[in-house]
Amino acid sequence: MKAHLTDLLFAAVGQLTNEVNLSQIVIDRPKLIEHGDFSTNIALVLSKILKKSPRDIAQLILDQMPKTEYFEKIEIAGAGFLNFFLGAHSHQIIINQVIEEKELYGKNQIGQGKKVQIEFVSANPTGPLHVGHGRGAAIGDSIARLFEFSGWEVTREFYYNDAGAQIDNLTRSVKARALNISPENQDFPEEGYRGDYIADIANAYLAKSSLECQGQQVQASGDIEDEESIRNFSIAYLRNEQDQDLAAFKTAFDVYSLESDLYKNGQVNFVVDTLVKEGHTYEKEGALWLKTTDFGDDKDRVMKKSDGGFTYFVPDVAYHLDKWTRGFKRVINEQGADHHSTISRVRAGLQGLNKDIPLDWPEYVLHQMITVMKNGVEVKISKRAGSYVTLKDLVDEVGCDATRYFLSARRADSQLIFDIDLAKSQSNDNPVYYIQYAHARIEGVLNQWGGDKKTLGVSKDYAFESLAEKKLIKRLSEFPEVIKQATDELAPHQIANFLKDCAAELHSYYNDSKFLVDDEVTKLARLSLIYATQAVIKNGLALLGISAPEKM
RNA sequence: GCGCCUGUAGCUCAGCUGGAUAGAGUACUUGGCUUCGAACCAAGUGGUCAGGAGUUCGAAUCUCUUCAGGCGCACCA
Repeated sequence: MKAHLTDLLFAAVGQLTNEVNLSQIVIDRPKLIEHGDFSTNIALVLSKILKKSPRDIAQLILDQMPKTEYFEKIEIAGAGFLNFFLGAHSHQIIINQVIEEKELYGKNQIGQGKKVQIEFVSANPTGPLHVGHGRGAAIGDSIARLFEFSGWEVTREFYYNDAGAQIDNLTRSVKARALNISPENQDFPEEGYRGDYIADIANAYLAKSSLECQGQQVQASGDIEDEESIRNFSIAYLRNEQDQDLAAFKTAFDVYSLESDLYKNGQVNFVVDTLVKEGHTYEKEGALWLKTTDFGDDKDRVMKKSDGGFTYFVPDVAYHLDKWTRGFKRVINEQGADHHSTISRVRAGLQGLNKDIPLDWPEYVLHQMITVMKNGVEVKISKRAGSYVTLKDLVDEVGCDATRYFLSARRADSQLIFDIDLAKSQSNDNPVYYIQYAHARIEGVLNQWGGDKKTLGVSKDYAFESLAEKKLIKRLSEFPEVIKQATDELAPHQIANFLKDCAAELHSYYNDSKFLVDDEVTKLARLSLIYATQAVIKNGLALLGISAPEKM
């Protein structure tokens, strides 16, 4: 319908001037229903070129527009806006299309089956997942769902830093606990992890527990001096726990990549050798440096420390070369904003490999930090001190649906405040229930009606009259556009906003109007409208990983 | 000091590829259930879009600048 309108406008404008191209014709969705279903400011844009007043130009365009049955009214408003109002014919088409397509409504094939890899969460296996990881999970998974909905072949991936210094630290911490050294004791590792979960791991280790991690059985030896065993068991224990937390958060991954594998497979060495060969390195003060300043960084970075170890970003580069080699022309990394300094380094490293990797590859979505409020005070998150708001706690206390909603309904850029007491105590006032209620409420009416949903549809003779109906229909028709924009901008919060507005209009319509009326045509038309609304809400919720209950 | 992000109603936040009277939730005030689900609806109160300058027919939106907050600027990850 929008494309149709674009054609009409293009035809009309083409009669007036050749100095405009199609891309300059912008068709908006007005916020106010009084301004129609579509509007364009093309007359204002043309006024300078044509040296006429915008309203005169609008009239000229109107005169040149081919006839169409889609709009019942086209008017010139304000400074020279052209407003288009959909008529009964369009209303029928929209609703019947939604009903016909159901769970497919809103989908598109922009991705054309191309591969995209989305990496998110990627927490280190040194502790339970916290609320920040939850935000990454909610946003990353929703972006993945959006891409799937837009016809991409999506790979969800989780990267484990299981080889660095923090793992040694984890091992020492667990060993200390196993030796019954408490965090308060001065013999406890200074930089050690002090959370209670460390003691849990130590106890499980001493009990010679066995656990499954990613399909592999890991057995604790129980030997306090066997640091290799402590290390393997601790990692497996925490990964296992993280996997469970993510499963409870309805977040699943296709691929888990391990930093340790990059060392084992020689990929890290390959990257270092290549960078040396390509001439982007130099030695200074016993260390090997990468000239990241050649690629836009503000200072050069050490790759290989004087003690022989690599700095953390080297395996990161190797990992991303691996992604590239696996054929992902599009890669999106969702991570906390505290890691944003890695962007320039990873990209610089990739450029240095001379593999024709685009400058802006990979793409990044960075979410800002979350401030957690509990009992009216801010909860400081410190892994080492063991002060925590875990994802598991949130899911247990607030629920998966509400937690996912809260964490993905805001722009990634915003430093959101998560008030646990509010989320818990006011769970009935929660926006997510408001949306789900609209879905369940519709189901209630349809059950009351008791007819066969397959027979629903708006007949050609029926014209919707009320403002509430027109608003709702306009909203439903916007869904595919919202999907495109949210996908394009990597911004799933737009879906949440859409759903809230859609639910509000449904509730408003519900109170405004009766559905189960005597007149059969009217009844079917109205039921069709809410049935279509239900489908859209369900599709939108699915994109956020939130359930659409039929009863609440 | 440098870089990135943010500043919109009492609070939490949308709106940011320039468009029409700046919106929602919450809080507060008032009204609506013998009637399809009141976890709902309707109406009202509430704004120097952090401050200033610029660009233009038009700026919350773009540019510059000041202020405030967050996060980064390691031979840590």
